Amino acid sequence: MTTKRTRVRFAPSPTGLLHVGNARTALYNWLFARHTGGDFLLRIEDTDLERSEVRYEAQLLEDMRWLGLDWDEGPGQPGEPEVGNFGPYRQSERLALYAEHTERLLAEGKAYRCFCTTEELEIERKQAAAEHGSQVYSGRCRNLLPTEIEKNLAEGKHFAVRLRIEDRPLRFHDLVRGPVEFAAETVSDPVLVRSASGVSAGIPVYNYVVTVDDALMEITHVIRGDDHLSNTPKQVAIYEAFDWAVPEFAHLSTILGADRERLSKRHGATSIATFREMGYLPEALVNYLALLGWGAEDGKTETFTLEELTRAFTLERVTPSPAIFDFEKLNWLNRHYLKLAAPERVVALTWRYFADRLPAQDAATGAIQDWFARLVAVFAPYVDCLEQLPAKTAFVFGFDAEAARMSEENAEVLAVDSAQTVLGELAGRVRAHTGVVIPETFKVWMNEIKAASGAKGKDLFHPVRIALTGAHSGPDFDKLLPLIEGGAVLGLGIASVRERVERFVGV
RNA sequence: GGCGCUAUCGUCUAGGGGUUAGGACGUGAGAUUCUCAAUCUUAAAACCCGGGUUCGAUUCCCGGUAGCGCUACCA
Repeated sequence: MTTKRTRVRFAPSPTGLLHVGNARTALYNWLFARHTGGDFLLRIEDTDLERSEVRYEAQLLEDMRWLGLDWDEGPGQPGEPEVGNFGPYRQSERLALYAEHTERLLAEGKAYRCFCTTEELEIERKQAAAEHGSQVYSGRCRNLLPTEIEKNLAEGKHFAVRLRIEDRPLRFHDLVRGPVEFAAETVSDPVLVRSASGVSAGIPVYNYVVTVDDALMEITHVIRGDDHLSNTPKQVAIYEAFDWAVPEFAHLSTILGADRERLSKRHGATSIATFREMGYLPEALVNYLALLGWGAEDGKTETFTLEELTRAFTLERVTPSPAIFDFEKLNWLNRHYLKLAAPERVVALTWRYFADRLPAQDAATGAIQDWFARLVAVFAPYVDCLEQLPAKTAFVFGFDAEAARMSEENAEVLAVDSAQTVLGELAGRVRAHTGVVIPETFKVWMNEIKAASGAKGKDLFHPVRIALTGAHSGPDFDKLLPLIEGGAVLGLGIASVRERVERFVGV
């Protein structure tokens, strides 16, 4: 038995930035295609002429590439030709195709012209609501006589095209939810093509074009958000009207914010572009999104490369229930991948956050590059995403002795009896020392200071740490000293150990 | 209002007619460290409610409740 090659599509509207919810849909489509050895197509749904923008389409393609989701068919970069034999892949370029199909439906009596005005329909709707019934079209224009139609057309009346729904249940199969059935009367005759009033005159509606496109592009599995679940019976009716095979569906649950409301901008970062700007790694985002609504067969594995996901992913294991986006878990995965990432890559990604501290990476001296690489290596384990690095390392670049003294937390440490002795001993050694302070020297000092002051442990180290960094927590001195002393000679305005101690202890 | 979808720790999930209901994030404790982060160990933490089927339901069925979606000549 031969099975048909699977073909799936991701069909976003270029009306804004790629949102994590849509990115997950794209990912699941891609994984399914790659897992089954099928085709992954990208189709741009730009029939909303007022909101669609070219820059969003370009951004979209870029975000997809960044995530590592390549497509077999779809638009190329602006100015470049599209790839695939089922195009065009922008709906705005397919209008003639839809018109042909509408003619066919009309000719076969599967669709009909509806001359009802918006006002008339509004009245019907209100009445239905008052009677607690479902708000469906009455079917008033369903059976107009040919003479009436002629008359209306002759009078120049505007009309919409409606699909004639047969009176039988509309059924389809959903890989995530099982069989789904809708009664015909809950669907009513849907509009396929808008009437000639307004800007969208004669433009076919979404549910219609999406079905025509999916059928013509021979899509075998429609994987999309579950906000389309209630639209599906209408689409099934369209497939049936054309006598087309109804594809398999897989409706993915909604991604919610912590308040159980649909995830939106007010929950914080939600677009792929924003996460990238914040310094999240694509592999972390991909891994997290994969886990949001899908689980490995062993129920335990949490980290996956794209290749591993491709092997493991099946739609049968996708969860039907809505999922709350958990930034903490994303952070954990990002920290995980930050540790695995090649150091040079992390450095290159981090450089942009230090634009006001450092020269551009390609303009920086080798010494600065080396030093910055060490800085990143030391501090990367402290952050959720790269964007947090400047704040974490701020004390290296600008040491504020005044703030260090005034801080409440520090005051507590400095108020301990031995603290001033410790600082005095430290200052004496620093002043007497010439050249760079290396960790070995520092270690000797600390032992001497320990003996001289009687302070040990926190009482010994905390005051010193404050004098050097302004805080009583941070990386090991072994790592910190080379960073400070190494940074001080780079002409970046970084204070040396000596300058720090002088500033902190002096007057 | 109508229709549909969903319901296991705080969160993401595994599981499934009899289980000590498993894993991960987060949280608490401990180890390590001068400290913080990291790391390791460890603890607490869940089957929405009510009926039915059954010797036995968290699991299957029905109802309720709640959340979400659709209910447009938006996509």
